Amino acid sequence: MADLDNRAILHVDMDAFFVSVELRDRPELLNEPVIVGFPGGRSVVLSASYDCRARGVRSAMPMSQAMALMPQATIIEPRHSVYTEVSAQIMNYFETITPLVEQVSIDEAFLDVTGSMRLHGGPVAIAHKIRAHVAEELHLPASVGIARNKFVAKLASTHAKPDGLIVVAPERTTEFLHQLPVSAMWGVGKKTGEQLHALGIETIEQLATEPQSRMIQRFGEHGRSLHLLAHGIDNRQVQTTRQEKSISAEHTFAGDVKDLEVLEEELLRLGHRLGQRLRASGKAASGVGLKLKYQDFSGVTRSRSMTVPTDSSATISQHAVELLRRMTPLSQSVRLVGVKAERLSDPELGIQLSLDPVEEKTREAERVADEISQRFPGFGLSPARFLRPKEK
DNA sequence: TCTGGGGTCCTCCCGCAA
DNA sequence: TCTGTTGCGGGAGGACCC
Repeated sequence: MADLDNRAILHVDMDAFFVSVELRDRPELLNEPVIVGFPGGRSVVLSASYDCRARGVRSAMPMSQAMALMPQATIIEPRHSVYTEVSAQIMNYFETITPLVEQVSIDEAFLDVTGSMRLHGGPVAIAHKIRAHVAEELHLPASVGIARNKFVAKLASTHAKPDGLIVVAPERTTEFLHQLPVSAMWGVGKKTGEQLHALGIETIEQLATEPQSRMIQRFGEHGRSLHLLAHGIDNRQVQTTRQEKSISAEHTFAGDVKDLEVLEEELLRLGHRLGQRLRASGKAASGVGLKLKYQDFSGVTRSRSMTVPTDSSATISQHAVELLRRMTPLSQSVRLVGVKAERLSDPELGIQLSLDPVEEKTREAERVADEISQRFPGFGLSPARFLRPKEK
């Protein structure tokens, strides 16, 4: 194949990842319509088999709607720990091909194979090899896009689905891009799509022929980058490491809640989960954020900084509860609460945690509880308040 | 139809300090 | 001392992604 302008980027995307893992483990459901997600309540579709998609079922669609569209579908509850494990196996395999692997999400990654070709063959040979390995060893389908940059490779893999491979050679980039709608671009979601539509721009070709100044005037820096992408220009490198900037946990109630006690209890639970994750990853947070989504779907966020970074569940929960109390009385019932730990740092690299003896004791107790949870899964310790019946 | 959960990045606004 | 400007950081919200 043609030299990809000195760079060869692969975008590997697993097809209907959660569904594919479930079908692999439950072959009796092969050729049956399958949806992964929690049935009923206020949950949404996490992943749907291609026959469901053909009938209009989409990710993030309310489960009730999906079940109305596809009543005969088998609903499978997600097993995130299994998906995470399979994902790690896939990513580890990618690293045997090239050290330049950027994991974008649980089921997709960019690989810069520019320097791997002498060992593994050209990009197309490498893509075949990857697809064959994933199919034979893990029994999962994957689609691959090959191009000279990340943007075009990503669009190519989307186009290759399901279970396909598309190469976009540099001289074919314009032709490939121009056939696509602007909504196919990364960075063009509902809002930007509507604004582009209002300007009469429906395709990437139309966007490319607009004066860049008009895009900058309308969308700022975002407009500049969209215009460059429409011309197939994307100089972003494959990033092998990424620093986590925040972690969050949220919960949507089965029914809307106005009882402050119930809300605070949920904040304790979420803070507990966040603290566990922080301690497990050896991180501490310098900021805590609270998020509320009201009955009418409007949302508010509040946040505060802490002078001393913390990884304590109790401290995080306490800040979240205080932020909530500052917002009372609440204007309406609450649908969702979330807690975020932000501005993460690495205390082992010299960030000083609190020296307050009370907080130090609490942290020590939390560490012991973490150890017990690890050694005896299912018998982990948690604050006594969690033992009370949960909200309905 | 009735909308999850977990992230990132960007923009705007405001208060503060120089 | 007062006013205006500028830069910065924090807080809030929005858009986007899977």
